[in-house]
Amino acid sequence: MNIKEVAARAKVSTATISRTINQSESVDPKTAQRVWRAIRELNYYPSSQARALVSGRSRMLGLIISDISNPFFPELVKSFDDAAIENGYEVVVSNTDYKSDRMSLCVRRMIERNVDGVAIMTSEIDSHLVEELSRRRLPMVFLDLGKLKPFVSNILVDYSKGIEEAVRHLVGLGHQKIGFISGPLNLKSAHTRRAAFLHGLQSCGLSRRQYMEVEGNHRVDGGDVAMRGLLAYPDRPTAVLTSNDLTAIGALRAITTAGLSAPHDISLIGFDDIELSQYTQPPLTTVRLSREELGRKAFDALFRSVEGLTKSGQEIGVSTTLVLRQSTGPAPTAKASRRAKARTR
Amino acid sequence: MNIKEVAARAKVSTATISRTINQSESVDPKTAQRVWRAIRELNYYPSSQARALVSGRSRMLGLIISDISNPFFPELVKSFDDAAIENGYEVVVSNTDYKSDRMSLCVRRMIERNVDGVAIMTSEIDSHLVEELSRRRLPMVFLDLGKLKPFVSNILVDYSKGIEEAVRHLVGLGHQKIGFISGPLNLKSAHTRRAAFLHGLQSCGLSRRQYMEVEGNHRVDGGDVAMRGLLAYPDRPTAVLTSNDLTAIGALRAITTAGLSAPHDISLIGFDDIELSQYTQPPLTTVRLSREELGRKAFDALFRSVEGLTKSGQEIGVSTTLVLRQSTGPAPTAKASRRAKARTR
DNA sequence: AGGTGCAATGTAATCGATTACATAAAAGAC
DNA sequence: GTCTTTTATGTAATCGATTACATTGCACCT
Repeated sequence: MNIKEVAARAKVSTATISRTINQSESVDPKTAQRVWRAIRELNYYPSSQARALVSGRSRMLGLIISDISNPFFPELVKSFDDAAIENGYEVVVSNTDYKSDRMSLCVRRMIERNVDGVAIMTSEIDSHLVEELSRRRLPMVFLDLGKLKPFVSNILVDYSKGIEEAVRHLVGLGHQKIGFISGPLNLKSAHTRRAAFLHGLQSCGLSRRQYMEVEGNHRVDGGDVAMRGLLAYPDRPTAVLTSNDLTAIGALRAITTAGLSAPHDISLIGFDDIELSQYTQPPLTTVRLSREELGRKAFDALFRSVEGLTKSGQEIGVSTTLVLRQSTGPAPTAKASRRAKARTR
Repeated sequence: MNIKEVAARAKVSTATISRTINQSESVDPKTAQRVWRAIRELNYYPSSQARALVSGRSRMLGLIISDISNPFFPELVKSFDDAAIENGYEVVVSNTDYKSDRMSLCVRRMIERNVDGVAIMTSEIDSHLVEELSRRRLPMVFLDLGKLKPFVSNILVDYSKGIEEAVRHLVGLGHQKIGFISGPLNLKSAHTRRAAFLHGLQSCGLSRRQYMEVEGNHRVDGGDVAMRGLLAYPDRPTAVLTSNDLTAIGALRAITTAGLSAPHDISLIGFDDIELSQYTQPPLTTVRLSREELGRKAFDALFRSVEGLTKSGQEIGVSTTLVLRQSTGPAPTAKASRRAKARTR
């Protein structure tokens, strides 16, 4: 079922078939009709491999993520993929599993498969590998990486905006002692979020003395453990921000398990706004980072590079916003707070 | 950076390069060493398109799912993908978005990309399209589809086992009136689950009179609405099973909102055991259908067909098991039940 | 009628690998 | 030393498309 068979059936040369399919130039309408009929009758689909080989463009894009079963990523993948399909591209997704050594496998596969561009949405980046891609002039998009180069774009997330809104919200509710559960601090993205939090505190006039911090792991269990840690402080915070929603969900569990309740005894704010956050008990106030937007913008940037619309790398901004739900409330009065503390002993 | 450049650098012909890479036949160890050095020095990766073209095998497998942002799928994708990578295959994932017309796009893309086999893990199947794939002798794997053919395997989920365990568990706790929140009944998979539930009731000696059923949509909002519906019954159930976990999470919310609590006033059992179910409040008792197993078995079946190890289609079983957590408990006594009902008014 | 121009189609090279077949060189047989 | 066998390597066809260039044929002009 190749182009020759179609050519034979339509009684024309393969060149005419190709021209008809690609709507190019001058093909007699009558011939075109014959060709289309032959195509339909034979259920012919042109082989994209052969096309890729001769054109030098595979119309495939790589998308490298950490782990598809981390709820942060599916939506990102989906919107990237949707945008790609709309524009006639295919997407090859690859997981690093958070390990930088698996990253080299991913890159290798991308090169072998001849993708036209790669979106690297993880932090496990090996500059060595990036150079390899760069040398091949493969357009790339990164998430939160500093340097722009020709063919290398960057999506810059404005963590500060949303986090500052969150801190202001808490301060407005009377909270003075605010805790933070970070992500694993060997991760760059976790660092960036933490920095944005500290910055937010400062710009709200809260000194660093008044906050306490525990390291989580961006997963539910880590949030649980970390929150227990915070609750054990003699002078525990009345509000807690977390580095992502899964952590907040774990924290919520620790709060409930300790016989306390959010937002009555302690206010809680997550980060990301994964779908699930609407369905926790209580629904989680969180800082939204739109993965839909992330995916689409990543594709757009790549698309522009791949199609040669921009040769130089671009910087694309993505914002964050506070989403108010029911896990935050007024700071407990000193008396109420003492009572609650007694209860947990 | 093609095979010719490598050949030039290693001062041999392209044939020798190819032979060296493919470990085939007799290549002088010294020559091989020279070749490998050239490959390393040039950072050469063979183009899989060219390879595919000449070999007729792309070493890519298609995986068609409904929607990657439905938490049922990511784990399935992950394990399928992991298994594929391990065996040197690439995976192309495609979403139907629950629409059968998008299915034809998926199939078209699979054919164009020349995949060596397709796993179709959705219910939106168009027999017309399947035939198209069948005609091309493309190995396929389906989920819960009846008919085996040459090159067509089928994964058969034993819903009954887990669901029967669930019903027995409830009956053992003294529940007599058991409700069911189904999935959207135009979906085949929703039907199958419902049928398994009815069957479970029967085999526990409960008549169909003693249960009530509401239709959900396999999403959280549907579970919420459906549970409100069940709670409004004058003679409401003391335990409820749901067609998937998202539905159960919605139901849980409705229960809490109504001022009731699980498992004290009402016991709740989900289906699927998505990761989240461990983290609800209370953690959800649910029937586990292992997506990890599903993904791996789908790959294995496909792999065997693709590699020509089996010509005929196979039937692969996947089981389900009850996972006990804290959303189920003893049926409330009549008095307690009356009191709770009063509270909700 | 003969020449010019353009539209429609065909011929064949090309992309980057694999592989059947050919050939050269080395080893072994006698 | 010649002939056969074996081993290592090279030559060129091939996969299925695209496309530069060549060719055909018809319309139009003078």
